[in-house]
Amino acid sequence: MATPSPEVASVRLDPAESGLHARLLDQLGTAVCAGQLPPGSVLYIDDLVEQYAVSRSVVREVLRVLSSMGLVESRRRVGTLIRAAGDWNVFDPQVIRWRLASAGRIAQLRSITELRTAVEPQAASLAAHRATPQEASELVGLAAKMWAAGKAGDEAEFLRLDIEFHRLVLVDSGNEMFVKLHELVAEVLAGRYHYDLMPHYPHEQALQLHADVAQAIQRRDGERAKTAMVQIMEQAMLEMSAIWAQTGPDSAG
Amino acid sequence: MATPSPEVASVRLDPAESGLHARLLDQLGTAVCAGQLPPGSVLYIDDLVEQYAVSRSVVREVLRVLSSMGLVESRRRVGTLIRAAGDWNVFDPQVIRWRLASAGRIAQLRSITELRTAVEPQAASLAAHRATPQEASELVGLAAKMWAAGKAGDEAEFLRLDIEFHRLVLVDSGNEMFVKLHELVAEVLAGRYHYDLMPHYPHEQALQLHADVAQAIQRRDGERAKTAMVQIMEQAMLEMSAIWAQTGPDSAG
DNA sequence: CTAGGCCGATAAAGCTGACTTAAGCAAGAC
DNA sequence: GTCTTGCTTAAGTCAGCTTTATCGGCCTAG
Repeated sequence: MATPSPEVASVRLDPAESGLHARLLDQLGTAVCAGQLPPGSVLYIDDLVEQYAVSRSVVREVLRVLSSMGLVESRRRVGTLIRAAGDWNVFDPQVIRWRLASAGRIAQLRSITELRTAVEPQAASLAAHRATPQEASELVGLAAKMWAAGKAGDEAEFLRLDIEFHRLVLVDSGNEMFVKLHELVAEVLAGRYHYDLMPHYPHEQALQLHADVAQAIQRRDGERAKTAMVQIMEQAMLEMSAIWAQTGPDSAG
Repeated sequence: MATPSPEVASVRLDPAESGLHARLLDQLGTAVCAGQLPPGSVLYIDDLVEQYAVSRSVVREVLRVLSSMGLVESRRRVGTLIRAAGDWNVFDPQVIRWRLASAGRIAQLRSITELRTAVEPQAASLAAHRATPQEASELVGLAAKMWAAGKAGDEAEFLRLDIEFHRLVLVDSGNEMFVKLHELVAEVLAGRYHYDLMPHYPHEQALQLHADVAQAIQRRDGERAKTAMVQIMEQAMLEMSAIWAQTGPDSAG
């Protein structure tokens, strides 16, 4: 496309997003998710004011947001406590991004991949019942483009199409929560590319399976759509497991 | 009920949670999710300061939190805009609670129920592989108690055990995100009871299926655990659909 | 008559310092 | 030994202020 697309216009959550609030939020969020601030340790507003050279307002607003994400908990006369990982809102896109950037990357990837394994086949099945002919056609077209990009070895284009394909399936499922899940999946797909935690070359079989899903949805065959999607997920899971076994069994716990 | 149950001690997110911040957050969040503040409409900090008789700090911190939930968006020189429902973090427990309390209740219930339908069978399958003998035994015990409560017609007790059973399956799946999902499911189960959107009496077959799931997990039979859980989900979906058709096809869109 | 840049009004963003509240802790009373 | 009292402390709340980005109208140049 000729459009430069300066901003995706969806959610601007970049670190240096031109604002003290966003910057501090990102720094503290990253520190907590990375374990640099272990659970139980305490933060003090006045310290943060000094450390980061920002005003009380900024610090307080950031702590409020972190609190709503379950990362910290403010108590009078005590300070602001870092909470255990089990208390975090692991479905918050911000939290996912921070975790993908931390050492807990592998655990985050596995969790979301397992979630995908559960959700996407169901979504494919629902989409087969609910998608309009136009939507189904678009899916078939996308699968065809994926095939072409895969054959041509265009990794970047394949990744883009792959994300879009799975997004459309979730959208066509007609479930708002599945749609929202696409956001998280996109983080993972982008993350696995960025962090080299995934084989970039698409397998021959994966290309065929995407085409199968699209075709099954178009023909309103929920069972076949689901089965094909299950196979896509199983294959993705196998590939990622293989990579994890090599690169880092460190933070697998 | 005779039990006063002053605090569940898990997460204190009650409306009048002794704090201006929590109270205003709840009021605004409820108003947005209920559609009283339609997307595109604008809030002004100074107006809110007057209306709710609180200080700027409180208003700004609340708006920051709502912003992190995707409910609003602050723009200089414009004000604070209410965002469309599609932008909301529908996985945030707060947002779910607000939506369950609004007219969009049915849509929320259906979304989460579909999500459960996808996730819980997968969780049962994973639990069959990962649960320790102790965990499996506890599940079998719970299923037995559910049977007893169901036969005795003790609705409140059955609901409590039902929530605990599904929570344990998700915990035993070993996936942190599945565990977190239990929180949302508990909201729904409590909500369906509270809002009378669900038949309270447990079916004979449901009792048997819960026992089947527990037994399959104990015997490490992932496939059978998954199949039984699928049936539980299908039955729950059918029952809820029936109720929705009667009570309110209003906000089904 | 249109395109593009200039400028002022406006509302959020951010800063400051003081006061209030309540949770924790320790000393003292029973 | 237990209970109460009161002090300490850090978050909570407030009010007023300065700064900054942006929108929308206006004006000029093509």
